[in-house]
Amino acid sequence: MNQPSLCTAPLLDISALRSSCSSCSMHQLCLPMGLEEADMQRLDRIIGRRRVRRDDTLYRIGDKFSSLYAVRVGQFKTYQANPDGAQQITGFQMSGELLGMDAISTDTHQCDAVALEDSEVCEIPFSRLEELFSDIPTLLRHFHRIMSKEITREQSVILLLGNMRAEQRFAAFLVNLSARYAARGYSPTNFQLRMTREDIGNYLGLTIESISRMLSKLKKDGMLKVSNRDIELVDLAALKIVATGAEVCN
Amino acid sequence: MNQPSLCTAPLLDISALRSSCSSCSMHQLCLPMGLEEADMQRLDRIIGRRRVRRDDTLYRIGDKFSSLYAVRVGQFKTYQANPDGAQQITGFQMSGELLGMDAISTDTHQCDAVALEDSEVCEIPFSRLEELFSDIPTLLRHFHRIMSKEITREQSVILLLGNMRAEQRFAAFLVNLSARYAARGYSPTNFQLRMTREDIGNYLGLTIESISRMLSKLKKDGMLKVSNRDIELVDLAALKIVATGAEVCN
DNA sequence: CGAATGTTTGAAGGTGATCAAATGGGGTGG
DNA sequence: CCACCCCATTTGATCACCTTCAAACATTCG
Repeated sequence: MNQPSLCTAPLLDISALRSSCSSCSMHQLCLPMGLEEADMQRLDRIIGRRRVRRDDTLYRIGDKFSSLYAVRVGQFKTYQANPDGAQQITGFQMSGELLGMDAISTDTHQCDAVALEDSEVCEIPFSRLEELFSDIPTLLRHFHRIMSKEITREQSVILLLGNMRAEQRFAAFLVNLSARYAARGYSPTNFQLRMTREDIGNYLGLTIESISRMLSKLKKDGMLKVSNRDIELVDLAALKIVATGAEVCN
Repeated sequence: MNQPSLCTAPLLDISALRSSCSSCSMHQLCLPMGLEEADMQRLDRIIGRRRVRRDDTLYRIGDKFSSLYAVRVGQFKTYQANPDGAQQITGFQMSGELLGMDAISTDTHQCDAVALEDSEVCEIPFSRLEELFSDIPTLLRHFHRIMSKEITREQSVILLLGNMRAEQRFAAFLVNLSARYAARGYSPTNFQLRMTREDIGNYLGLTIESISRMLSKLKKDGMLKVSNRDIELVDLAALKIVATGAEVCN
């Protein structure tokens, strides 16, 4: 599946699978950020593209690590399972974001990655990426930035889970999504949730019922409109205030 | 302070500050892991040693990033502060563990690092470390493992905060400490907590009162003995079961 | 149309937080 | 060495937030 086949694909555009880093709209956010054209092409040559259908697994806990993945189109969730079977979503990944960095230390994937919708990823064989590092210092430096950013991101999740109340967690979640959509050129106020309420609840350390109640409350307070998975953040500024933990007198 | 001065130090052994990676008992756990003697000496040459007194700050949020730090002696805590002032401890670092990796992405420290006791760190100027990467592939590979491990560690904190009950969180915390002391050649069952109950509570997303109650409960259940900060894990196996979330009928 | 899945809403209950007070240790100065 | 104070910790009582349980409702898909 790494090489695009010649037969027509029913749902996805074949030309997208052929396209390179240079032509990818995400290259400013993604691994090739800041590379010169020639270096970008070298990187391009080691990368394979791959489709992942909704609900399909990109990799599982325990799988041998061989590649990192960059989301090209679509969204993913990654989750850990603890010994007693309960699972915890540790992140939602959007286009331009890298998956699999937690596998480097043990050579084994430490979480499951599942597509939230029909998606495409760029598969980056890690050993070949390592070969490039010695030749392209910019690439190495940016790779370190990306891993560091992942550490920072997880720290904010820890902050969220460790000392925010339910409403604050949910507002922070929405504000975060908003910013990430905006960074990709989409509306910061109108978007679709790609994950179920259950996924959101799991991620935020809350139950599905609590998520539903938070949605209803924020709707009642006039901060957002919601219809199924379509969200409109009517008052993003107010949401940001809630997300910072300001007390509201009701 | 990077160079040991010639005057006698009142509390700490000067010879310790002179010592190199090769003579450091932590070099199997730390950055130089797996390096040949010659490479270890090259790494050694860029590293400065530094003392940090209890409650002193190694770096603060917003500080310009220039060095990573390896804990040589002692322990640290790192915490984030959210906009409204509440803080959240994201980790406790022991000897051989690396601090500051979250600063690489923005060139600015993203958390505060404070010594829990009189400590020593190895200061590793990052730009000079980067120069070594191109010459010592083993070093680069190990650095990636360390960053990846930090990502994995934070994921388990997310799991802990996201779906464990108070008792389970606290048991998991003790079991984790136990394993890390054991890895350093100390007793896995008898050790001293270097942090306050308040720090533990903050880290685990619980109040100080809850931590105190958990201690009392586990003591009553015969799993541990506690006297101030001295802990004896009387029944480590049972603690591990609690940490995995098994339901106990009381 | 019916079944399955996902979502909303309500009522009751539990876990851990909050508030309050007592206890204990460690450090300082006499 | 002791008295004192300060701070950390423990313990108890009450409360609030969120969970759990339950049922109705909506949506999707065969």
